[in-house]
Amino acid sequence: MSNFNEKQIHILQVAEKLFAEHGFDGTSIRMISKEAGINVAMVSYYFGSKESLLEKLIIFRTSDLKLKLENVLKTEASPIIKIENYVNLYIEKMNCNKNLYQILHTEISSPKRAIDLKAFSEVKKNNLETLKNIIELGQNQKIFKKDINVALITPMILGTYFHFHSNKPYFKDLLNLKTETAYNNYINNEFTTHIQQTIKSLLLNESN
Amino acid sequence: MSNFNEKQIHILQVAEKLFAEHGFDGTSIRMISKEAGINVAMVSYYFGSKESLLEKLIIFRTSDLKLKLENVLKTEASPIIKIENYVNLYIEKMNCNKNLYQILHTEISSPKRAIDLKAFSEVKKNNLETLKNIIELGQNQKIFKKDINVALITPMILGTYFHFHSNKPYFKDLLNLKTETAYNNYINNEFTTHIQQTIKSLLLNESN
DNA sequence: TAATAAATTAAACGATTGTTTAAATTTAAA
DNA sequence: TTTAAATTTAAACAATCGTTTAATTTATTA
Repeated sequence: MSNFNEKQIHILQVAEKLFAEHGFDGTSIRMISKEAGINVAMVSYYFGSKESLLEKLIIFRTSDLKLKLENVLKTEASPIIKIENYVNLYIEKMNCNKNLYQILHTEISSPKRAIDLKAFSEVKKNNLETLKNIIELGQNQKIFKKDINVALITPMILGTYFHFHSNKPYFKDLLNLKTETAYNNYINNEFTTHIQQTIKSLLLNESN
Repeated sequence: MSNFNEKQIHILQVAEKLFAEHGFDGTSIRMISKEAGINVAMVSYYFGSKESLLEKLIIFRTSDLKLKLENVLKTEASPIIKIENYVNLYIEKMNCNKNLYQILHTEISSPKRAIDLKAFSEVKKNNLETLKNIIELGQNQKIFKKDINVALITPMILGTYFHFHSNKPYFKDLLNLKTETAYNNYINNEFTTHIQQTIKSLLLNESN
């Protein structure tokens, strides 16, 4: 894909951190260049514009994002386990790439931006197909219900995660999560479990 | 609460529309004043600052937002119906106040803003208590399961809705919703049903 | 009607923004 | 080593931002 040299990658990393910290509009090119120890003009020189920098950052980070969800589909586990792994993978991936997803979410939510997010859309459509396959598998085995709105399952995972994470202070207070570790543990355990449980409840036939 | 005169209310309405359309940063005071047919200085004169204008807009719109969720609790309906109504009310309320919720969501998601959203937090905590009461009622009647993470139910509703709405173009494409009416119908029917179904599946004892 | 307060205006302020320029420096190729 | 290209720099650019000022108009009060 796009080949970035070391200096460019460094700029991208600094920009990613600052965007996540202060938002896209809240981060000036001068902030980026100062933090990266380069001249202001270098950003325009390398990336053309600030918007283009963001686009390239998204490409840079999502190029290796071809999720291993398809591997989940290929395993021999039961549909239930597959769903659990699917949810797990999704939440883990988001939680590991918090910075980028924070930016993505902010920019998607922001009505003014006109970034080309086609690449991101494609990734999502691909993942949706994988999920559909898993669920059809379970339906054929009469383990899952028939009338499921599959298209709304992924937005539920993503939306709940983003909303939770966007309101971090509120939920840290509400759930009495005093440290950062406690917060992350909550995500990895109670939160993930709850999403898995919710989706399984939705899918599973009552007879099972 | 705060008493706004006609002119101030007009400014708030114009600002609300523009904020939702172009985001907070994407809307300049000059845009607001032009659209409202007033002088630039009037915004500072009436509201002090742009940030303060946003705060007052939130207060202005959420002051009548004391949701009628508590009324749902008081009805004689079964816990299942109460949950359905609860979900219904929430989604309806968001969908009716799209503009404000769009702003709220964008601003909450944006890491740079430091707005005092205490009033909003209080509303949410209140609503959570109501939901807890409904669920406890169902649990006492052995209709609902016992091990439910109630705190994660509301963020699921809000998060899914916001995510769906933030990615409107993507979902309109994915679900083949060609008109605005089709989109709104989807929200009011399939979407709402799916959320209700999901939460009911999560709550209901398998024996029922 | 005269005096006072409120509302409105045009203009300017200072700060910051993203971007460009043109010169200086470094690197690579011939 | 000479030449050409790539990189880096400081400075300036023009535009926009939120906010303030000081003068003017309108409304209210005495």
